[in-house]
Amino acid sequence: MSAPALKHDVFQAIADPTRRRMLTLLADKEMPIAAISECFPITRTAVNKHLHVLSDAGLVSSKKVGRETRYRLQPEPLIEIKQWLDFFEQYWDEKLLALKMFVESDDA
Amino acid sequence: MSAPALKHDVFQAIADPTRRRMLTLLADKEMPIAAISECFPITRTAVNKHLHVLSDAGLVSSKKVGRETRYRLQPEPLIEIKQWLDFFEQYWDEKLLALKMFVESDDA
DNA sequence: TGCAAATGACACCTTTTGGTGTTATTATTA
DNA sequence: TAATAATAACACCAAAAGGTGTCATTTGCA
Repeated sequence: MSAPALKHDVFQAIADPTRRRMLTLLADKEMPIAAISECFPITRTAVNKHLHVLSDAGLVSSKKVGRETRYRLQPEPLIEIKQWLDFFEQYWDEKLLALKMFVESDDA
Repeated sequence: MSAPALKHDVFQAIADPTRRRMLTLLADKEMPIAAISECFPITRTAVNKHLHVLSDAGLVSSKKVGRETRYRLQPEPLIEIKQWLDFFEQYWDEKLLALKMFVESDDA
């Protein structure tokens, strides 16, 4: 009842690196499938499937505009992951976190 | 070079609900496979496979003690997920986050 | 009206995943 | 030392995941 019982799990939706790239791509702009497909070395059909997985998880919304379907990020379901992560935060060392962030900031 | 090139991705490792439960189980205690298996309705072989996936992702460490192998949480790789999530945090509404946390706090 | 663009809907294929059972291997302990 | 407990290592299987290509449908426009 309280949970919408989505077909695809959020954790599973972000497991695929292609889908993660799609989310960053759609973070600040609305895009139709054709434009999204140009950013990936796979067919439009495959892109469409990934978008459906993301949509089932509630991570993107689609809107029909004329003959194209525009997708955009719907970040709210990511809260579930954040909450799950919060539980584990007490177990890692804060100093290690600071170190790791420092290390990764200079090879980006 | 900088990345250890782990066989299994952290995002993919936490995609499976059984593996997520294993992580919470191993969060505050070290456990051998037999004890872990008792918490799940699957065979020891299957449990072992899940533990290997987690181990490949760096999320658990194993230590041989006599004839048993004890596993324990290694939370550091979760930092990668936290960092990925941090990027999206700017896109969700803070009020919505507060609401969602309030709602979920009373049906737990 | 009629053609082209954009996407939806299938059918199909291969690899991975999550599971099983069986058979070693190693370590305790009676 | 022999029996047993704990797990590692296979071989195997069904279903799902990620991909392909083809065809149908809908919309924009010359």
